[in-house]
Amino acid sequence: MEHHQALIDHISKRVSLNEDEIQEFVSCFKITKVKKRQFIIQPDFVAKYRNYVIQGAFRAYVVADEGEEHTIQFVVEDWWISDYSSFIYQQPASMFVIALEDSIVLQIDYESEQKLKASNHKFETFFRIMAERSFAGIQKRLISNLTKTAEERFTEFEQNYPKIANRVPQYALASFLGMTTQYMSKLRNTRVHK
Amino acid sequence: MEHHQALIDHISKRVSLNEDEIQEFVSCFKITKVKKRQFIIQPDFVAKYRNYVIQGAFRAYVVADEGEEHTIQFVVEDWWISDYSSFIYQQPASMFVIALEDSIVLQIDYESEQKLKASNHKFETFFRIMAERSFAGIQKRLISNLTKTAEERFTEFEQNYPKIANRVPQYALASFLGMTTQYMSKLRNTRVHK
DNA sequence: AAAAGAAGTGAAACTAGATTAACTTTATTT
DNA sequence: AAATAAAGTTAATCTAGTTTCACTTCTTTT
Repeated sequence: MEHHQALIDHISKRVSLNEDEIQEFVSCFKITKVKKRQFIIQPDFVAKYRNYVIQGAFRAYVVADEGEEHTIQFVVEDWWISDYSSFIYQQPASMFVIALEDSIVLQIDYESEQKLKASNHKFETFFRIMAERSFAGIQKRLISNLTKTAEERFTEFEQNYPKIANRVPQYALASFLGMTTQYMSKLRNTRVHK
Repeated sequence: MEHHQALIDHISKRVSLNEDEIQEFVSCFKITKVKKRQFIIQPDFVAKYRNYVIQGAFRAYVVADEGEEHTIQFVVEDWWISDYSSFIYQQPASMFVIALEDSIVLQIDYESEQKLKASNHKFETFFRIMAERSFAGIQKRLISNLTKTAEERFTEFEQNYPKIANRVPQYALASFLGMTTQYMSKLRNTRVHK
């Protein structure tokens, strides 16, 4: 049960639950160890789980027509990862989600989550808050992509998420920020020397 | 009450409510007429309302450093509009939302929505479903921006949303798709003549 | 209905960022 | 500890899309 404490703290920050409710909630999750380079979501398979990261790091990405990878999301400890379109509609995924490090996640499957939400108003509230904030976050990123240059996006990411910038491979970060690795390398090095 | 029917149909498609619940829900909304070019959200003011469009069309946009407008969303009949980051966190908005036509909306204020969600599990479910689907939709757009050329985005928008493409000003559409009006004009005309 | 302003077009010049390719460094496998 | 593969760098060349600007058409105001 030790691994569940982080998840308990996580949900307790967003809704207030009593001891029984906490037990009901965490009992729906199963712990899974994931090795570096292992996929937890793949295109054409339905995303069965929503995953809460206890330890480690993941990367969600899509592969475009000519084979280029585009990173959609990075996730580290204390956040969630899935292919949400696939998960909420229970339709085949379009993303890969791969472990960037040996990791530990807590997984809840679709049916269990549906039951949780139906059984208790507070669980429904928790998932509503998550979805709302995820929307706000991704919209901020869309606006950044529409309004900023590659250099601005890179500089701001480094300032806002220095830990993640140093933890993930550069090709993954470049594709997250919408540029090539070569260009990002150039940005990094022209900046450093001046 | 005639204007409320569209909203009743809208929510009834997503959760099943009895007559009393329907009344409770719609009674939280007030009808507002909005003239073309009128703003319903402005930067630095907190977005007080979530707006359901009965009639008309709106455009949400941000203004970047050098004054360029970037369209974040178009909304027509039977959908919702606000600055959601501002609305959910009740913090100052960063967007403008302007009426593209004379319009009619149903508005719910933040406190009423909070009370609705707290009072009835089904209302909470409705807003959770909305947030989840909005997330899936905006993520699809982010992926499209990362993976497609300007020409592909333009062509696909015209195919997927022909009504909207013909209803909104071209400068607004170009800025939604992340290109200049001049370039969109070129795309349109090179395509037509071949 | 004339005047003024806003939206849209077309074309030339320009540039941010991509592509290609050769090389170096760092990780992984045997 | 070699061998191999993967990740990152540097630089030259290229191009999708921007910028600037002059012109036209459509819309709003008087």
